[in-house]
Amino acid sequence: MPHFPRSIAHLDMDAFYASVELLRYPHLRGQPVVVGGRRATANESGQNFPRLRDYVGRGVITTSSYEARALGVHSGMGLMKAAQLAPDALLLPADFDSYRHYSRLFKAAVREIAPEVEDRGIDEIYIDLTALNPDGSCDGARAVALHLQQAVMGATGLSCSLGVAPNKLLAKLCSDLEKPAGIAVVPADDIPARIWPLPAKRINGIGPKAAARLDTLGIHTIGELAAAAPEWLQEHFGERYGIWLHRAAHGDDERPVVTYSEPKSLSRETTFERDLHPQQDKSELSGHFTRLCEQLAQDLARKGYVGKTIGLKLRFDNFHTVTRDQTLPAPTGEAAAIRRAAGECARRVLLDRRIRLLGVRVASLSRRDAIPEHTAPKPIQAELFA
DNA sequence: TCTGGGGTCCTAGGACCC
DNA sequence: TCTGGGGTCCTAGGACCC
Repeated sequence: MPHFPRSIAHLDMDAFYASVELLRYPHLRGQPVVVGGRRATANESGQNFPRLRDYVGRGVITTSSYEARALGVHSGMGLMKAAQLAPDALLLPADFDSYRHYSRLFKAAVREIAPEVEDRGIDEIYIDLTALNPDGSCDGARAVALHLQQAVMGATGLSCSLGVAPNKLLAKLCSDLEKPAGIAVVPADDIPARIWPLPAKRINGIGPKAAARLDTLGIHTIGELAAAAPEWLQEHFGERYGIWLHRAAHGDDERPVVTYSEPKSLSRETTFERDLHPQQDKSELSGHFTRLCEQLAQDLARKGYVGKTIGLKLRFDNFHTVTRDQTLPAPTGEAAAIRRAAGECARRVLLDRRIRLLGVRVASLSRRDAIPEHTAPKPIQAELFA
């Protein structure tokens, strides 16, 4: 009996952005380093990066090195807050072109060995290894994982961690177990010993809200969640999410590894350096607005999409966020049309506070080359004779 | 010292059609 | 006049993820 009916791996790059920066600035190794902020503030030599204590602004941490994490500094944390915990940490500006480059390199290295890869963002992937581990053994799974890890290191100089399990949900949990640069192989039999002691919020899909509710209900670990009656979970979390929680805690997950999917929406948004007043800063707001629409139109053109639902997003100074959208008769990719539709959306919002964030979105996408010449509906007979 | 930017999916109500 | 049910599209908000 094989341990793995399917062998699914989750591969997660270790502190990806920070590690890419350390490839470029190896003399910074061993120091607490965080990547974040919005503008390039460092000089070219990399000898004189600013310390966190000198930061002023609204940025958050994108990635912190393991040395910085040891000081309690984690991704998503505001830089101003992080500066209190780690004033001497070095602050490096994010260089997304570079991260995308290394992302392509590591994914290509994996695909040469195992082609069934599902993209989960810039620094992680799922891999279906079933065909590469035909007897479904733990030893076989570990050997393939080690091969992948070495290939990624060879192609990029970067370390990664892998979890191998019977499905994506468990693989994702496992890739964290031996981080950094580790491999965890967890067959279904090991779920009670290795998965159930973990906090419930480690499950991908249990976020801060659900975790807090579980806490108040006395459920802290995955094992406690597994022991809860599914009907009881449904009472507290709804029919669908309740049953999903139950299944997740028992390690049930049948989702396939999806090697390709079309995008559903594209968007651009920006948080201003200071909150802008809808009237007093009208022209400044309008300039940002138009620029976002132009960037979005460029993104659409580059990727070959048009879309017919145009959306606007506003975040006010009290962090309250509203969205409005409008569906056009025909899809568009043009900046002016996007700007016009999003402008109409803006008229449906009461603008009585300063604005912190402005965003524009295009959804209901179709491929630009798939749009027929005549998309306008033909007039009906009655109108022809009216 | 609060809280970036880019996404996906789900829910729920109303419109509209059959 | 009242009574149905199902399906799809649109819109707004929210949870969650990287």
